[in-house]
Amino acid sequence: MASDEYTNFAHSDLEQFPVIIHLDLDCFYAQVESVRLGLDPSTPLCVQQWDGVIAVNYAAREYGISRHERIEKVKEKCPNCVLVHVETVGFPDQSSSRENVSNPDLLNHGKSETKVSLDRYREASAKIFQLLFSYSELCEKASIDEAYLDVSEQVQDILVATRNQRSSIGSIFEQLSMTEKERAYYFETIFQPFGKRELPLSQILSIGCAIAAKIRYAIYSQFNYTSSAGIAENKLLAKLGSSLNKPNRQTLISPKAVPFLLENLPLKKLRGLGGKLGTRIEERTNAKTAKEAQNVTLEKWNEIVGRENAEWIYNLVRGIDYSPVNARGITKSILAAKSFKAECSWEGMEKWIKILAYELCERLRKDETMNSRRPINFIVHYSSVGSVSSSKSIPFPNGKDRVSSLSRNAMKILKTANNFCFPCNRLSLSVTKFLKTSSDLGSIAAFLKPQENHQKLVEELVQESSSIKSSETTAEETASNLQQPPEKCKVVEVEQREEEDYILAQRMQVEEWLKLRSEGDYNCDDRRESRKKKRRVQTLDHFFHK
DNA sequence: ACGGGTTAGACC
DNA sequence: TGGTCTAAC
Repeated sequence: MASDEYTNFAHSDLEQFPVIIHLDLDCFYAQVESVRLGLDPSTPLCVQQWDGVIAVNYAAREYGISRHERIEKVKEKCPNCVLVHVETVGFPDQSSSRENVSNPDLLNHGKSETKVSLDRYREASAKIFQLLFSYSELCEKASIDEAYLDVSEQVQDILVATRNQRSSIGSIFEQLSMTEKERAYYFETIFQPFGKRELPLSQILSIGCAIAAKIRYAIYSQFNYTSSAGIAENKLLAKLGSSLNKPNRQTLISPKAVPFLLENLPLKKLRGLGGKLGTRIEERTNAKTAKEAQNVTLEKWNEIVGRENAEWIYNLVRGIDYSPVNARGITKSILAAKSFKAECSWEGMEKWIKILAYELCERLRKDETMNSRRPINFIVHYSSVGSVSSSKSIPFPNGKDRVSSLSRNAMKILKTANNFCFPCNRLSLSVTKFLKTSSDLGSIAAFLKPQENHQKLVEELVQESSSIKSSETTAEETASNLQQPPEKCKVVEVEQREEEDYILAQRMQVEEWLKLRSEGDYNCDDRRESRKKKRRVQTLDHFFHK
């Protein structure tokens, strides 16, 4: 049915076909440490947090080491593995660490007196995102090491500029003024075959691949970090693609390959279905893979997940995803948390509150120089062993000494809370809701200047306590060359199969996309607006009831 | 292996 | 609005 229609539609609308890149840094924390210490990527390295590891580089994975492994096990499996503990802040307690003097890690990283700080990775991340924004303002920070980029505009420009050369790959390279090395990244792309009808589409996505290659090469040459990317027509498929050929490779997901991709894809791999919802769906439908879940009717989805989510899921299991890339670069909240076995004294609570307040204030200070904003909401979250979890918020206190001001207020909240009880399990201080302070001038330079000495800051900020400090490992400068030789493009076999359902749905997606574009600020951040739009986009009854 | 620190968003 | 809950990395 759709053959001619689809062809026509392809030629008239392809120039505005969405091109989304999902970019994912490979084992990010491990890479940050490896590069910082000037190690070769072939050196096995794990990032340690207390007794476990939270990141494992690819060299260490060869030894069968995985995340969440005990340190003991890691040493067993790979005695030479470099273990780098995450930074910590707190009051090192001399008496309890005496016995561990032989082990500097334990001395500096006592779980009972310090908390983890992920600042080093946040800063590395911030620099990468700065770079990403220069490639597309439509860049969404999905996590500390993941981003979605909507490069549709750029792709369209290239397409128009190279039209008289029939958008050959050579002309695309030229238009993007790609160097040899950038081209090498492009040629490493893992493609899936296209159907004939999809040829124009393949060009579109290929241009996205060229841009992804440029970006990944830039990240590598500037920071020595390798990354993986997925290039596709929507966020869902792009995300799937980036994980397909890790590390250090990019994967193009062609529409034709989607049925194949979904065939054996565990339902829970789909974004949003990794938790309880996914489990519930498995129970109610017996579907284990995305493909199997395609047999579930819209009515049945209605029953299982409700009216609002039914269409979303119906689309999701078909690889269809209307969600726009939100231009969102900076965080909306900042949180410092610590969990412990069982803290039973007010003295203990005060100690942790001071540590958390200190860390939070440090981060707020940086945030303010970088983003010209101040928080106006302050939240204290506490939970006790009997799973009593609660939080209280107040307007952000504006004291002269921010650390003690936050500490005092947090203490007051705990003492006056009617549901707070010992022993306490977990404590967090956070801020949300920011107000702009001034214009943005000089913010980036301020952020990039070298960190001041933690120890000094501590003495200035917290006089009453002698020894909050941050552990440090020496950093050395190295520029090791981890570029790997290009491989041949792999080709994935795809069965010939009926695609009408998919193509039709895809067409709907593009039409919705074009509509959103013509309405202007489709990526606006206003919640109510975007929710309204989302609903409109997802109301496709006339199509799905057919 | 559900562990520890973060973020975001939905819901009432 | 505030607070709780879920999900993701």
